[in-house]
Amino acid sequence: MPFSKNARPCSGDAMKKTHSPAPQHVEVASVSDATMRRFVGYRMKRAFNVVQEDLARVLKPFELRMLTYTALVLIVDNPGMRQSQLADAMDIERPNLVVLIDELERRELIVRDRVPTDRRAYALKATLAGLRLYDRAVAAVAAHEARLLDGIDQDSIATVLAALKTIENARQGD
Amino acid sequence: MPFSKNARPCSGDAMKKTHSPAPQHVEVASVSDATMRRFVGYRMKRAFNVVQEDLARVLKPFELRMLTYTALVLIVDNPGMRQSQLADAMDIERPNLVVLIDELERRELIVRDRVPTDRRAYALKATLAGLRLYDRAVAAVAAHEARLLDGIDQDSIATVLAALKTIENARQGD
DNA sequence: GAAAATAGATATGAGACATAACAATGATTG
DNA sequence: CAATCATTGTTATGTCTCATATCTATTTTC
Repeated sequence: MPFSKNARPCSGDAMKKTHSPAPQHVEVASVSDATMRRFVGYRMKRAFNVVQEDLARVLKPFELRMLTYTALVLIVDNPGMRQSQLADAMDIERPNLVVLIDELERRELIVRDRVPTDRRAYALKATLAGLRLYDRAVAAVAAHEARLLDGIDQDSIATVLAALKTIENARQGD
Repeated sequence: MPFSKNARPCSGDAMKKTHSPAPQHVEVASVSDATMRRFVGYRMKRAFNVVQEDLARVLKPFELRMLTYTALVLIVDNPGMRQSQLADAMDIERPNLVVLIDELERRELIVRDRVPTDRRAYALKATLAGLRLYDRAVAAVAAHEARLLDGIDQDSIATVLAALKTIENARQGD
């Protein structure tokens, strides 16, 4: 799993790096990502890739991907929700949600009930099978998370969460 | 920009949540992502989406994407590097790197020099234009990072970096 | 020197996104 | 009430990031 997928930035300050006069023919022994490493975003990307990778592995036995997992959780937690609400919550476009819902419905994990007061909309609800899968998947994901965070004390986690929230709220012009 | 793209997991512990007996026809007023919110990975995803979004915006004026930016930085920092080394460093497959390098070469930001000792390989080097773009882009990204992290004290950042490193190293069976 | 490994490239496909356009329905408003 | 406008879900389509399989040229190894 790539880490530069979205990867991240580099170093300090345009860095007065004296681009050393290339000495003819240099064989690069080990690649330096020192410039990139200086950026928090780059570290975030690398760490997040590990999380993603591990999560995908954890969800695989349930035949869930991150998107279908997220959709299932949100539907279980918000029974009766409409597709457009779910798309909003997941921050994806409605067209893309349709195929996710199709998949969950085909597997009979959720149903599309008609909303009586609005015949355009569907009320999404989990089936019993959906609830059962939810329970198992959420437990597995909790274990995955505990495993990844093992070795990080609770204070640090609190600090990380606060920092993440600050970053999330730093979103501008959105 | 979606956050559930890779999104993330939920709550506590399979949660003894008494799936409340669906009261006929509930209109979901506001969507709860409480279960998801309990997971650090989910928060990471949301925060990282903001970073990605902002970074993409910052790189746009330079006509760089995250991948081309990362490649350029690594080539500038590691002159003479081979494509396979770069692919390794970026954690992407060689075929995918080819098109990135093609793009940077077409824009005359880098060159593919032949390695005299191995006629299969290319030694990647930045051109003067590449170096100049590197300087400007790195400066812009540094500013973007400072903006996003504004309000987070240095101690917290250190804690976050340590935590991210722990997570990155938690990668198993890899 | 023949077989195996490696560097780069090509072709192709999957997954996660976005946009445009449409039908059905609902809401507004003249 | 009728005409317009907005919304819900959908289809079609395209982009970007990733992966795999396969190919050619070249080492490297035996």
